[in-house]
Amino acid sequence: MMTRPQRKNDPNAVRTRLLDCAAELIVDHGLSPLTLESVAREAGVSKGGLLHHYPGKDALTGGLFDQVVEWFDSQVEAALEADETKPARFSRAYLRVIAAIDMSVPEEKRLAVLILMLSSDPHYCARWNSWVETRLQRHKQTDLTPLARTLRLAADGLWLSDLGAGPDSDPMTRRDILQFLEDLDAGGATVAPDPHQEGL
Amino acid sequence: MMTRPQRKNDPNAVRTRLLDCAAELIVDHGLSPLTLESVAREAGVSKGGLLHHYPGKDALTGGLFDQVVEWFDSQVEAALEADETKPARFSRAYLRVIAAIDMSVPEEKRLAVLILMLSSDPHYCARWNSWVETRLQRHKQTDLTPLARTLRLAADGLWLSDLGAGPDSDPMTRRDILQFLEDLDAGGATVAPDPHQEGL
DNA sequence: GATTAAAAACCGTCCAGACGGTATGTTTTG
DNA sequence: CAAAACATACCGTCTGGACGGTTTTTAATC
Repeated sequence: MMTRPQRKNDPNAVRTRLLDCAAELIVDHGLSPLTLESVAREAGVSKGGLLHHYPGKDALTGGLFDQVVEWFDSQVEAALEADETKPARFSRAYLRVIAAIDMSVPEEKRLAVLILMLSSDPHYCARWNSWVETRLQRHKQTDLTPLARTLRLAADGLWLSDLGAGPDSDPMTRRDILQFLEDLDAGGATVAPDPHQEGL
Repeated sequence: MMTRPQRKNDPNAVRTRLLDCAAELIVDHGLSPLTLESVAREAGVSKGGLLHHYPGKDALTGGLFDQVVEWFDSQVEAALEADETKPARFSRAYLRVIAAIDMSVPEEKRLAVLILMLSSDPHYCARWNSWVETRLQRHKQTDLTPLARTLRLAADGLWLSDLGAGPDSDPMTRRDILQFLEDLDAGGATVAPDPHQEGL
């Protein structure tokens, strides 16, 4: 595809750099302290330059949100392809992606950004829910069981734990938890869907 | 105990009212939009009055944090007493308290405040981790198993889900999940502690 | 119990800094 | 040269909190 590096300074590169710097600043100092100036400075452009690409703070954070979700989606999709097991297929992929996060890899810090945005803005929260519900609908044959839900909930717990280096974010401990969850999965628990199925 | 309602206007009552109003404003509009003026107005005092009781915004939010943690602690302690089962005792109490949250009860909206504070300020995050680790140490005989950790992680997931009305926050669905987790518990899973035990 | 000193509770105003955003250039690219 | 890609200067607003004053409560003294 090659997004053609236009000779001198590719504006497309500037945009991704802006997003990257914003993400970095957010994981380092939180979401609210994020200022347009700081992002611009970090990315090596002026505030006016930033505003040129993202006409407002919402546009910037929104762009960041889109990018992170897209990345997460691709990760899940990859994990999904690598697993043929039937029950809780999607939820297991979801879990595996989150469990594989290594916060020391800058690439993967993005997930920290996502959780920060989710917990501080109901708007993004709704968009995230929409994403999840779409996948849930797509895999309704396999992922509407209490087991599947538990896998995802535990994944969210791990996710949250990562953010604050909680008592369960230790690599070894995490490995055990993950093992436990996978065993749980294989353990032939009931594959029946939720007893209660109101319309979605 | 009677915290002596000193005649006319109990300053102690004012303090709790300030905290209550702050909590309400936070769950309604988020954490960052919280302003001293809005809290003061809502509580029926002037900004100067607020500053008198809490000398700064940090003092206010810190006081709120303390209150919420204390409340949560008492809830867990109560759930702990009502359950004699051995394995994963603490973690199950933790789960039950969180699962019992009814966001329509103002009293219990506090937990939303907690998660908001945790995800937006690493300082509070550390204090929270400290609380958890203390209890974990206190119940190290029963709550250092992958099962126990899973229960708490799932609880955190539910907690987070509540915040944004996620696909698992539906009462019926939640009931099923909880049931599943409790069965998991009773299901005589291995009671052995984590394979890996590095020093804490 | 009346008087009074002092401490606590509370009010309303003002200010300095921060931030988002605009408006207007200036340079680079095609 | 026209349009995109930047930079610089500037404005309006908001907010934390400092500050000086006022009222109420408490404590001490007589």
